[in-house]
Amino acid sequence: MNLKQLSEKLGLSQTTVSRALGGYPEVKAATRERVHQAALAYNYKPSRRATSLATGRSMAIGHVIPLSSNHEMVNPVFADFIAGASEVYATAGYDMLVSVVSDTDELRTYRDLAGKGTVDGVIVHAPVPQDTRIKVLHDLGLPFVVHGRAEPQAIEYSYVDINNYGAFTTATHMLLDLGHERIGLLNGTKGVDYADQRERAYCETLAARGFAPAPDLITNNEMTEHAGYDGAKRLLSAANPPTAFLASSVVIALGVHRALAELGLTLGRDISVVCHDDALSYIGNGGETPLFTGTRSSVRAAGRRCAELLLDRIASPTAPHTQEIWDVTLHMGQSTGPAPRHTAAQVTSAHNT
Amino acid sequence: MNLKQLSEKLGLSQTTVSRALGGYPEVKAATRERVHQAALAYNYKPSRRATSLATGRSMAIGHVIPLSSNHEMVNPVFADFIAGASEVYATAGYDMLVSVVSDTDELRTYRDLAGKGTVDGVIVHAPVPQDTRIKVLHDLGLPFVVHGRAEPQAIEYSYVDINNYGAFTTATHMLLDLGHERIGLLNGTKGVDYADQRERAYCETLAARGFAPAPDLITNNEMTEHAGYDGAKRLLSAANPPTAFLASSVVIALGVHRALAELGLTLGRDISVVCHDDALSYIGNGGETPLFTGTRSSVRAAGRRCAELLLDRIASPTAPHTQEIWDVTLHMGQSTGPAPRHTAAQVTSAHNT
DNA sequence: GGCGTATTTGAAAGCGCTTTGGCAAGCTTT
DNA sequence: AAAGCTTGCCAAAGCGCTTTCAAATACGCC
Repeated sequence: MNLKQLSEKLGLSQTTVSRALGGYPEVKAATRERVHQAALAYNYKPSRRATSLATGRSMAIGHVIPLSSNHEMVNPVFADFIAGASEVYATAGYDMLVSVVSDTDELRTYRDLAGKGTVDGVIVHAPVPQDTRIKVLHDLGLPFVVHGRAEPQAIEYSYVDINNYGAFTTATHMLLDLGHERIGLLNGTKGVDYADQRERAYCETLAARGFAPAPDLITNNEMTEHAGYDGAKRLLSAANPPTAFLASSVVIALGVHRALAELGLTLGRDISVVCHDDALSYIGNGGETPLFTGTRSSVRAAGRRCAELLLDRIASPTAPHTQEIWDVTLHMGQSTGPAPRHTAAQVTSAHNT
Repeated sequence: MNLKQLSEKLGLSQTTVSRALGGYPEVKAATRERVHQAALAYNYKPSRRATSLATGRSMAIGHVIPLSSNHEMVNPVFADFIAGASEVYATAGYDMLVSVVSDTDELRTYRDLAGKGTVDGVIVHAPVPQDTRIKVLHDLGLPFVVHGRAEPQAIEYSYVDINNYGAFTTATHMLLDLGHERIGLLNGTKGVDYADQRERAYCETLAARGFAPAPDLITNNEMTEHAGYDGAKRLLSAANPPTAFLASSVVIALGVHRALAELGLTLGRDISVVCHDDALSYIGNGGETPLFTGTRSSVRAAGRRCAELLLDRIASPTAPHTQEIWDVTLHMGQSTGPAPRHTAAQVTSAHNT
């Protein structure tokens, strides 16, 4: 059933039916009601294809998910981010178009989406400093919102970010307050903004408190369970092992936890762990007393907010940009305690004898 | 730049330009070349909106991801599945449309997608026995492929599934062979096909070997780390605790691992764990000797295959249906060993004294 | 040179909607 | 009673492509 057929059944013009359904005011209330009834009865749904051609809007938002090209790995936070964004799109009548592309193909994908007019806007994920995508999108005239930041940028843009610097400053201070002096940083890949912010916070806080950050205590890797396990194992087997870890995600922290179990070390006693928690639905570090002490911020909520801002931008493209930096708070869990008098290495060797 | 403008620049008709770009044979090679050059030079990309209205195909595939309505949780396997599917769509020129909807809204979403013609086909996730979605999609005439099975069904349909029954039969036999007699099953939510298959395999294998499956050794839950932790903790603190666990996913197994660490039990010695591994990219149970012994099957590969089958169906809707059941093999890891002479409970209490 | 057959190009009719510009009727105002 | 407003509706012109049908040109052959 299309508009023409429906309007013939009703003995009305296509114009009137379209307007009645579209909620335009110049239709008599009785007529509108009759049209709605008929649309329901005949199960008429306006064709998205025709509507978007006529209006020039595609009513779809693009999410280009970068697949890290060297490891072919998809970041687990996307699932939750997308779930949040999808909620917002659904209520606004937008569709969500997802393409998972090797990060080398990302710019081409944007150009394609803009050129073909497949989407009305996009969300930019995992920005890097001086991200070229921002300039490209700006030049293409495709509305976008960035999840995270990509400073410095000559171009004004909207973003939603968490205060990564603040979060890791707080976390580092807390570990130092507990007496930990050698703290390992298990971070994401270098070059991504949030990872850099976190490293900077860690280094500068250590320096401010009179400790020289040791480069050998920092690892950069994909944020996987395995990376956490490997990193912890490696750092703990070094000559002068850390007594605490700062982990960039709960997934990494779980890997640390496994490494500790294997080494016979107890989390929160022999080794403390603080991590950032994206509140992913299937990891569940929540509850009364969470397993891991850490800063927490729902990536799902960020997805929602980014989506809202993007729809706003599409509705009013000339409005001033919105830039939100969410503060995150530290939640105490069971993974932190005072620095042990003996180092982990000593504990380990004691175990082994 | 649109087709009209481009054709004027070239001094050709829209027809010829369209045909040249579309690869139709009735265009002189020289003309075709000239058109391609111009398209490149002016960065012309045919409007997806107009193309799909004209052809009647939207060149998009829908993935409706059910959000379990009680827990608002998104299953982590989707990220990988989608990554796999997206690869296939990209090379075929299709877009992927994702909607995350509360499972109660799923049917409405399908009706909408079909009615508005937003997509040319959909993938059905996490089928349940006698799944109503299959009949609805069939009646709507919207091509679909199911990831998993939903038997019994009056309707013929295409699917890709793994041999869940076989996998858990093998796994149960292996644990029995190691001498484990009390085996806990940490499963997904009841009613989803794969969870039911796995439970049936577990029960029937136990029965075949002369053991009565104890209902108190089975837990059904979302497949989260927390659920694994809780389940293991609960079963292990019972009067007659299991010496081994069968876990429906690596995420659950990680939760078990954490519970064991907390109870001072060693994985693979005090307690054995076998799990099914979807080869999720961020869990990484791979490597030389994987952490967890288990059956493995890449959900990413399943995503690819489902996408291929769906595109085939769209291309030839009357072709016979394809039904694939992938056999999965058991990979030995570090999480299994012979049943201990003392039960876990005894070990635990020995620890506590 | 003329006819039949390929080869190559074009004009125009959709696809199913939105939206502009009227138009007719019913009201109000002077 | 004439003029001006509203109100409620419609005809038709797009939106930017694809595709049918027809026409023009080139080629082969007697």
